[in-house]
Amino acid sequence: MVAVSRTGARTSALPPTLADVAERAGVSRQTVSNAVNNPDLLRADTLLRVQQAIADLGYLPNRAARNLRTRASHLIGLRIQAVQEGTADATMDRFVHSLVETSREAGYHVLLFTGDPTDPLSGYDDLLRSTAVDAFVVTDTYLGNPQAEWLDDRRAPFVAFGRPWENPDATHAWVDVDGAAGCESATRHLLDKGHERIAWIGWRKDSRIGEDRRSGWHRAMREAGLPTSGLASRVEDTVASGREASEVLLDEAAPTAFVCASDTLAMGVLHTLDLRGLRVGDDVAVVGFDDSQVAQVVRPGLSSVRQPLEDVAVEIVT
Amino acid sequence: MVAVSRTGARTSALPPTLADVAERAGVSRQTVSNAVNNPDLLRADTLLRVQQAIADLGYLPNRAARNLRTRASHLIGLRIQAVQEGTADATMDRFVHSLVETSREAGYHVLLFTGDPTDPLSGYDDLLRSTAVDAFVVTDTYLGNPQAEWLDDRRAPFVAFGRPWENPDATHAWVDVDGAAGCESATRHLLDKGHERIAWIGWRKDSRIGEDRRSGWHRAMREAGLPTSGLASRVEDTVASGREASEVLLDEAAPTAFVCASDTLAMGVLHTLDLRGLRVGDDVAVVGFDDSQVAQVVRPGLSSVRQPLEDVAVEIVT
DNA sequence: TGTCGGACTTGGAACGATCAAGAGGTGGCG
DNA sequence: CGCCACCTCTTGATCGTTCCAAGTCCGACA
Repeated sequence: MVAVSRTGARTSALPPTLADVAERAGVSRQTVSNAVNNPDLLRADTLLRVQQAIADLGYLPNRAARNLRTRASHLIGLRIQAVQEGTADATMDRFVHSLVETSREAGYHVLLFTGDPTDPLSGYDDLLRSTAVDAFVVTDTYLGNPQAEWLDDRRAPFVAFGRPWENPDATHAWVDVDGAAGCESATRHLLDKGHERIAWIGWRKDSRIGEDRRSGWHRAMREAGLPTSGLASRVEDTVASGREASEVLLDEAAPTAFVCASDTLAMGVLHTLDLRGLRVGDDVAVVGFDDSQVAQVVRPGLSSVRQPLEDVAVEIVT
Repeated sequence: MVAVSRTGARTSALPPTLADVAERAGVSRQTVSNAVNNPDLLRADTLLRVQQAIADLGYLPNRAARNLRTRASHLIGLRIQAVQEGTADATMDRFVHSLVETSREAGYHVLLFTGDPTDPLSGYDDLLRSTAVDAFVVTDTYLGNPQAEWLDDRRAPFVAFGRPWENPDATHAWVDVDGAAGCESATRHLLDKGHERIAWIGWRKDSRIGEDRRSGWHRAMREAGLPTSGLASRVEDTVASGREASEVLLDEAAPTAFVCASDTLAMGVLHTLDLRGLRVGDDVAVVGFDDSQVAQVVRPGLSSVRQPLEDVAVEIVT
């Protein structure tokens, strides 16, 4: 099932160093270094001459040397999970991408690593002790977040993606999508469009995140003076659950719109509507959560803004 | 839509160095270095003493210093794409994960970077010149692969994930999933189970990959002495296309099984079967490609073995 | 007893960058 | 004219590791 073609390795010429540039420009090493890091310190004509030499030689500072001296790797560690069955996590995908993008703009790169799935701490230690990364972005916080305390103890800078629900006293930096605000704004949007019977399909009550998102829907409805009883359903996060829940809700409460705690559930709703010959958006509006496929097809969608996370990551490191 | 909590940075104690270990063990720096890299050179008792000191202090070699000296970063660069609309690429997800995993076992880490989507070369250059990575894994070869030639010119080690269809003379190392063999084996599997009218839903004729996969189905059918005319359909890679194609095929050729060039198409087939009240697997078998959701639900699925890619990546670097 | 070889250890010099402090020139001001 | 401040640039040291060549120790052998 796999096709392969191999070739031998080849040697390459050494890249130019600071000293090479210095010689070509007729200045000292330090001057070149300043030209790169503190251009203000140089006289205009000298700066120009050095920059020309840099361009001529195609010089770029050697990462390892700079890291050694400055004690900073300009790398951000990100531990990724074992891929779960069939769960192509679009949210994580997008998050990783925008993290990489923003990090790059701030002069950082993202280093991936894995660890024993049963040990939420494994992997972090080695990278930290070998000063391979400057900071971490912790995303695997689905079950508590022992990493936070552990990293805090070691004075390792990090940002968590995900609120410390189980420990409100946590002092570490974190960023999270404000589910309540998101669902509230989505519900408002539907209200503005004239919908009055807006149903909620969310996760079971023991899900903090689910209840948080639900509260947004609930608040918007209450503030609009609309009833919510009979319009909410709490189920497992599967497409089938979403389909079943929406069938029941349609039969018993006849809503004209659905707000769902996830795109998975929304997918189930779409399925139901499809089976009943109802047109999505026209007959019944559907809103998912996470801005993946569904949310993009069906307006209004929720945008899970995550940009700030990277900004914070950068700030922390600074 | 975003909740944030920030904290200030804190200073941390410096990690132990080689010299610290040497002092504690009562030996010189070089001896410690040997204990780590060439244990054979040391007398047994000395080695033990050094190892004890290493353990006591929790010493781990400083990455930057080692990189500087050995001219190797032990990092593998991987350029990731802008996330396409709603396309949670499960294949890429899994690939990245197993790449990270295997790299780790070989003492490497994966560095993510992005680049201008319109310029397939951007991003590579900087990392190369700053000696930030030892090698690349090139995956964005959907439209030709100018990276290969470019990297070759610069003597940069790399492995491509994806065959050089457009340039059979390419000499670089590459790995690819053998689509023909995969589809052939899947088709055989269905034949063994008694199916005789096995349909093909694939991509349009100008897709080299699509035609490659199709040839596998075709070969298996021909070798089984079964007809293929009227059983093949070539469409766009969308769920809707898969649904429509399967409807037409069911009406006109009444197949008992489908082999699809992608899971997206297979998804469409499932949709059709669902609408017609046919049970997947029992009434009609469906096989997707890429081992994502569908393939896992519906047996037999295709497993896209990609393990070898990482092995090759490691070999190249060595 | 002297010396030779092998096993093991040692100090010094890289790697390529930045930091700290000093040197040379220019100008202002008393 | 002399002093000092200022701007600009250079020199030497340093980050933590590995490479290199030389050093020490010990028993063996003549």
